[in-house]
Amino acid sequence: MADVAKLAQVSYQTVSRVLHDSPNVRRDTRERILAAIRQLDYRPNIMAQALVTGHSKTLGVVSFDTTLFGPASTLLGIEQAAHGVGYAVSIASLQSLNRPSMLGAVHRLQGQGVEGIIVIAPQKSAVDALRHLSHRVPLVAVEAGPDESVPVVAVDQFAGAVAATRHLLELGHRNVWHLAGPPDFLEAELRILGWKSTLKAAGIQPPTCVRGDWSARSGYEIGQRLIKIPEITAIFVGNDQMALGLLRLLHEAGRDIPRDISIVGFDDIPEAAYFTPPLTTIRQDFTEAGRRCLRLLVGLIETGEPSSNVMVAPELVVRSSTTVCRK
Amino acid sequence: MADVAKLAQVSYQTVSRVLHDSPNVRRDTRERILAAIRQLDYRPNIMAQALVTGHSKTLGVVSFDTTLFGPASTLLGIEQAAHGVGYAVSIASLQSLNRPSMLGAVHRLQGQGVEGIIVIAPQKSAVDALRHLSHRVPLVAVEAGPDESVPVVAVDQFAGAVAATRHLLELGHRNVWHLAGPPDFLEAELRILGWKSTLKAAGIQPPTCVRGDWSARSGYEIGQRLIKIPEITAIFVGNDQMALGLLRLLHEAGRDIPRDISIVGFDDIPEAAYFTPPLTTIRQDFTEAGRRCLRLLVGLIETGEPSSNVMVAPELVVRSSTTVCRK
DNA sequence: CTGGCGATTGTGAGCGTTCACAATTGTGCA
DNA sequence: TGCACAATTGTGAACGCTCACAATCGCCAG
Repeated sequence: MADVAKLAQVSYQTVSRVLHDSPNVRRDTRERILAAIRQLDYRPNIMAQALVTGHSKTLGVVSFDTTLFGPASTLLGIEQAAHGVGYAVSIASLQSLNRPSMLGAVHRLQGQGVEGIIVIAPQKSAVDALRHLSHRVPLVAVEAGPDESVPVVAVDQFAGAVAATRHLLELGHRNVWHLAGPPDFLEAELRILGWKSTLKAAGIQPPTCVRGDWSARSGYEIGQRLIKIPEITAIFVGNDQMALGLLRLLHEAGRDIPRDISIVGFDDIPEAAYFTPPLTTIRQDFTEAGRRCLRLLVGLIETGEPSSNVMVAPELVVRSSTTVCRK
Repeated sequence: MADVAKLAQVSYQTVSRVLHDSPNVRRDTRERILAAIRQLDYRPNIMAQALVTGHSKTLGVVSFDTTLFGPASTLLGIEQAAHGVGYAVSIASLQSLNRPSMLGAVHRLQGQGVEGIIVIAPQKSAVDALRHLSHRVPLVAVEAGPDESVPVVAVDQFAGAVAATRHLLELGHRNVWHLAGPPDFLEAELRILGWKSTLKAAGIQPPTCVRGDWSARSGYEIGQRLIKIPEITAIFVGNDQMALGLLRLLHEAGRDIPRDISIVGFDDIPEAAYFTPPLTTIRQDFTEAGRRCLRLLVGLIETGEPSSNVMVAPELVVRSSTTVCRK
């Protein structure tokens, strides 16, 4: 900066003023400085700025498995929105879901001087871990269920499950089963709740709910049990991957989808439209959730405004894996 | 730091020594300082450290679409390896593949003070853009093809294509087509090369190669053209998503896979084992590529050692979408 | 022509570290 | 007992910037 000042024949302070385009700089001085900056290809040292202002303009994101479509999309939304408001995004991935791992990741980010943290880890155990950490920096969580200890942005899982179940009911199905995700996932629980309450509201006693682990494999394996239950005419599956596995099992077992059994998935991953048959599912706008999350966090950082939880609405996408009940 | 020093009755320099566990500090002094640090819950200010040392201990990753399985896995590998060697990872995503977008992303990261950059963008246009930027910081690219201007870590696409094609040849197929990815992708070109050369080596004239855009949709659409060509007995598809779309089309068209046509995919995404039928494919270890990439970059940063390109070996995974040719 | 005022520019200090020394303490041995 | 030398600790400066204030400039009215 001193070099620029010398070249432009001004003091370093004036250079700083130009950099922050403060108003009180004369036209020609500003241009002289700008020229000097260009000539020397000068870039301000962000570390020095951060040191003196105390703002690193960096956010941290901790997530469990960004290999999955949902978290990856959320991360994308966060990054783009952060870029838009001038924040950098630093990532930390969780090796496992226990408390030490979570604390480690959060501390690591804090050690990097982030000004706020977003947690993408919809597991109960992860949310629990969040409660036990020092609140040095603002923190918001994605899909962490309604939780009083941490502000949360989430897709409305309950509403999504209601939409899925209602869709099947409207097609005349009365025997609507639910293949849910693992118990540790808050989303899984909320979807079960939505499914159950919709059935009850229709005067139907919900059958036992079966559980997979979100993987296509588990959908396949649990399908083997489900096909032995002849009265089932529709299954609301907790995510598209499990639906894929289930679809394959049903196909192998000679069942025709949707004639014999209707299937609804959840997520609307890009491949869902190309399953056999194309999957009726609930679209979650993960990217939008990421964006909202970022907005919430930046609000928290810059104005310290009290956080209100945010809900993103899911959407039913009807394709060919559901049809009217023939029984 | 001054507070810690005061509490421990030493100078700030000694505190600094303890922080960097330099040898010449007396046992009890060190412990006194450590105690003070704990008592005050003191954490060193990383920005100040970075300012004075000139090392931010931060790496940048620019990528095009981390929503896809490959890039997401690579990112994961990078992050984990970076964590292992004490670097933070800051991300920047590309809005589009043109030069301004790439330069913007790289400059943004440089502005954040990263010490090195990894680019995950296997498109020709992206690699071209890389050539036109100031080499302020070391940069390495993933899957950027053999390129002399930038060090590259890549899965051996050529070898993968050879393995896929050879597998089909060994099953007796003579009419092995290739549904390739879009021309801008270096990987697509390398796979075409591997496919062609393997066929030629077997004395077979390669048929025209058709192209999709990696999406399941394009696999489906191009499949509509391919089923009109009766002599085809095997198709090597450029990625698993396109294979999914193709599988669906073939199923709809009443073709039996693999009896009528054998299909080999590429990538081995987690769902591939649950396609109908389970997909024979080429596994790419994206995570390992990410790890290697990071190692290369850190080598470049810390020792400035000349970079040698790195190849990761792919692996053929045989499932049920391929079988012996019956024609 | 001069005081006064707003517009512009410059100065000193400090952000929290590390570096290169200088100063102090302790130890072994003659 | 005292001295050399190693081990330990302290001091001043610097990293590159922003803040709060002080100084200067130009211009107008009195």
